[in-house]
Amino acid sequence: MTIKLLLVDDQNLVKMGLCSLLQLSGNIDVVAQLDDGVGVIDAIEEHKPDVMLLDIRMPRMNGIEVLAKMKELEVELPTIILTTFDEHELVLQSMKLGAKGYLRKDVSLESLNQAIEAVLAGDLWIQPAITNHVLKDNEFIQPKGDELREIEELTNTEVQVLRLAAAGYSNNEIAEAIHKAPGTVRNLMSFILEKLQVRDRTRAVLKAMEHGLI
Amino acid sequence: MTIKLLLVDDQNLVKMGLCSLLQLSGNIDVVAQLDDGVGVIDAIEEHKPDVMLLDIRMPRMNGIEVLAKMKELEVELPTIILTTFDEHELVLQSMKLGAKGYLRKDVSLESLNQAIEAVLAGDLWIQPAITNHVLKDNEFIQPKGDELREIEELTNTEVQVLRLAAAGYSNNEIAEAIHKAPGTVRNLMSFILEKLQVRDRTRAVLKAMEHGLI
DNA sequence: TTTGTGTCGTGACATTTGTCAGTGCTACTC
DNA sequence: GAGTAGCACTGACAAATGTCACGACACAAA
Repeated sequence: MTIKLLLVDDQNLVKMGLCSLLQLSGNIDVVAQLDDGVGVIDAIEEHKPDVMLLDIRMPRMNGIEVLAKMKELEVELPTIILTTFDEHELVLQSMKLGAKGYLRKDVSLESLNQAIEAVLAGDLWIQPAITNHVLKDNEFIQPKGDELREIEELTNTEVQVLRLAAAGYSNNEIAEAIHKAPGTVRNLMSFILEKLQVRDRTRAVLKAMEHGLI
Repeated sequence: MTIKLLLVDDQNLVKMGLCSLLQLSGNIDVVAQLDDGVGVIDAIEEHKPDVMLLDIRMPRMNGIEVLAKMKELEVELPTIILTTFDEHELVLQSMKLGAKGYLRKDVSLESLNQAIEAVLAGDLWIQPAITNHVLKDNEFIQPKGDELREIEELTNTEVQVLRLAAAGYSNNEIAEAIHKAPGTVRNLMSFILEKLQVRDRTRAVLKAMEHGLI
């Protein structure tokens, strides 16, 4: 009755550390480790893990995108989100996309084990420090309201613009890079700010980083 | 002949992971673990470690500040910098402040062991991927020129402004927050951009994050 | 066909941001 | 005292940014 676990994180130290820590638990077998989200679906098919630890911020394909794709393909797997930040909206969003647990990387080994046990039992598990905040807007427990706070309805173009902005590009440079008119880019940026509920590009970039979009 | 190692990182997973990995090496004893830079000097006095692994980005007191304080107090200890980013200027700066090694957190266990051995032998050790870039400006090998690229000569006020900017404050809000005239804040921001060699606040914030200032 | 819906584009506009030259103040040194 | 350096401030200016109303076009559904 060993637990088969899939580990997805781009930081080798975190991955290897987690790996040997989990093996200390005795009944956990890390069946596969990935550096980004690209191969996750395949890995699930191949190894049939019982649970997944998933980093949000990764190159190429990030955690949010993985969750979205899993939902789209109706791939079911208890998933615990790992991240550096504690972002309440991220919690809501992850939950909506089907994640069952949420941990910051400064978590203790005990919490980690508890979280794994909980999600395997079908429960939700959120780091206590975060729960307090989230419980106030306990909508996320029953995400019925078809739209509570959709953060990530960004278009492909908008994501592209946001990424370039995060790389330090000005609007004009972005326009040149993606072959659009400068005014269009300004409009796109305007939509991005609205959707992200921030008021300037600096905050937008910070938010995007926290959400693993970059 | 065990190696006494001091470990400083705010991410528990990284810390615990590193810890058990290092113990697998057999001859390494992690004598103390810290969550931020505040107690480092004391811990060095108390435990007399042979080497330190130091995270750059930490709350309260970050890695750069630790290195600066060590230099100020003439506390000598072979130190390997751990960070998420690969920032060439950070390498230069760390070296100037006395760090002997530089690793990204996606490093392999082998590299980690190599790095520890190297710095204990008195050598510099920089992750190969980074070395290529840095070797071109090999000034850092002999940091004689009293000023090559001082990144961090920021005033206290300037750091304060930068942090507020990174929190998403506008210039006017910053001015209100630190009881200065709006024009002054604009000037301060202008100096910050010049010193950081970037051209707008968005890049400045990103750079500050990479450098652990935030 | 008509009606949306989404994407791209323009021009006008207000605001914010960053630059620059110059002033006053304090503290420190020669 | 004269000179120098650092910091705070101002006003003027140019550039970048963000908002808004509106038009053109493609594509799909009614």
